Amino acid sequence: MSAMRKKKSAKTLKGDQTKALILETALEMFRERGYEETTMRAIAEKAGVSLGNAYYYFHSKEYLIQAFYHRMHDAHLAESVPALENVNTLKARLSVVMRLKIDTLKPYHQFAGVLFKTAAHPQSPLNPFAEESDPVRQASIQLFESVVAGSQARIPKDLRAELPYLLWVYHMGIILFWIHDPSPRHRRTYRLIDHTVELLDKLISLASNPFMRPLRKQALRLIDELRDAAEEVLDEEPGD
Amino acid sequence: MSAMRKKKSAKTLKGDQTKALILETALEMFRERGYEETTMRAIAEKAGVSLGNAYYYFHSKEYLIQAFYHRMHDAHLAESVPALENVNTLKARLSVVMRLKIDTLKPYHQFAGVLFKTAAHPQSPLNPFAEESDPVRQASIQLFESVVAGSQARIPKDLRAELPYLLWVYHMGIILFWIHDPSPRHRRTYRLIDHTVELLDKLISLASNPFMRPLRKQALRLIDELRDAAEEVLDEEPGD
DNA sequence: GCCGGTAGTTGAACGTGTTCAAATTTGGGT
DNA sequence: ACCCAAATTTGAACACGTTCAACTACCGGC
Repeated sequence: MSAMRKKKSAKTLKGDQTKALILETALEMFRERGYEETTMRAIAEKAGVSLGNAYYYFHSKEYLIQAFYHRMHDAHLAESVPALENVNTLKARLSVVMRLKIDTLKPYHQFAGVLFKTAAHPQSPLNPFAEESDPVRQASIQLFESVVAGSQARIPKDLRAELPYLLWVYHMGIILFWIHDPSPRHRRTYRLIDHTVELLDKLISLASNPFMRPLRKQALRLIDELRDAAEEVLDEEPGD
Repeated sequence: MSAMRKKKSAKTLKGDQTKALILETALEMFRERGYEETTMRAIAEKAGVSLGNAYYYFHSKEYLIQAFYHRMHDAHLAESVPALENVNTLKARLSVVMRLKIDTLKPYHQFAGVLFKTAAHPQSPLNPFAEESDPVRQASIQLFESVVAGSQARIPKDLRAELPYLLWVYHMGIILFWIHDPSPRHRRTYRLIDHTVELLDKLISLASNPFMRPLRKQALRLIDELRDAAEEVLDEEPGD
């Protein structure tokens, strides 16, 4: 037990290398051939490792998607930060971020289908509400926080607090649409972004009106409830 | 060719019987053991047919879910019609129908997880927007049409036309929540129905206000666009 | 009452994701 | 230099969904 501490720094190196190699190979094959069509055996072979070795680093094929999530968020963030620099209205900022999201995901359109297939499954580790994707989700919500923070929009505190989360949910909806969007160059998705961003902007203004306070409060209470419920799924066994 | 016509009436009998037997067995096992845990081999064995025979009637395991959809809708409809008889407000009618939906699905809670897993997959025949589930979806929307029609609510024509579809989408959302709801007796889902129905009722009133006309028009245009896009997915190959 | 063809049925075989016990490599402690 | 335990790697084996060529049962036409 005393021998375990120092190892970590060096020991993980070899493993990390293999892990990265497998992931790289997998994503490349997913991009080119799609998810279902890419077998674990093919990934292992192309990466020059054994089948069992791939499973040593990725508990299942689905876990490769988990890594994909992470990769995509990093890329999206890296593009968004500079792009937001001189943009000040909430509407424009949201538009920029949403468009960049689709730009980032574009090469993986075919592959992305399974993303939601598995994401919607309660027992899946890929469920966006599930524990294991939590860091990515938090980081993603953080980005929308900065979208709001960098704007001069005047928004009541209660709504302001929930807004980043709500925008994240909205962005998941757009991705869902994009996945199903067969139009050339995903023109339709970009158009949808334009229209929904405009509508959202108006809705936020409307909801910020003092006249709307009771309805807004009710809606926010509901959203809180939904959020709590989503988080609880992680902890307990079903109580049927 | 001339000999084919008369056969149908009698010929299909044997087949229908086997098909029903397999489906019955499958649903029973899904209810008791869950979907993933029930193998096609086990279904075939319990039904007393060969493995290949099961595939003769259901192209794939997923097609059994398709049959499940149909079954559930029929049951839900049969319960809803009498229950709606003396209920007149939109709010109450919607509440009744939504609660009955969950009541109907209850025995299949565990199994229902895969429902959305596969339903969200663009290429899946179970996609609720896909061709093959179309009759069930139409029938389901029809039920919400009658929910609205039987109420005395005054709703502008444009919204009125979309409302059944919107309520169907809403009901899909509630089911998604229910699937993830681990609370005892699904108390949480019923509470969510109460709250959302109330909120929806208010929103419909608000949206019906003449003052809201421009925003309502914009929102409805957006919804139309979404609907068109969803239907187009069926026809064309992706245009990447 | 036999024939032909269609509907129904069979089980073996394939490819896949996943598991696992065993073999090998690695790197620090002596 | 050697040892040992942990980390890594291997390939065979398993269970499952799915396919398919062959077989059987049925039924109308002669």
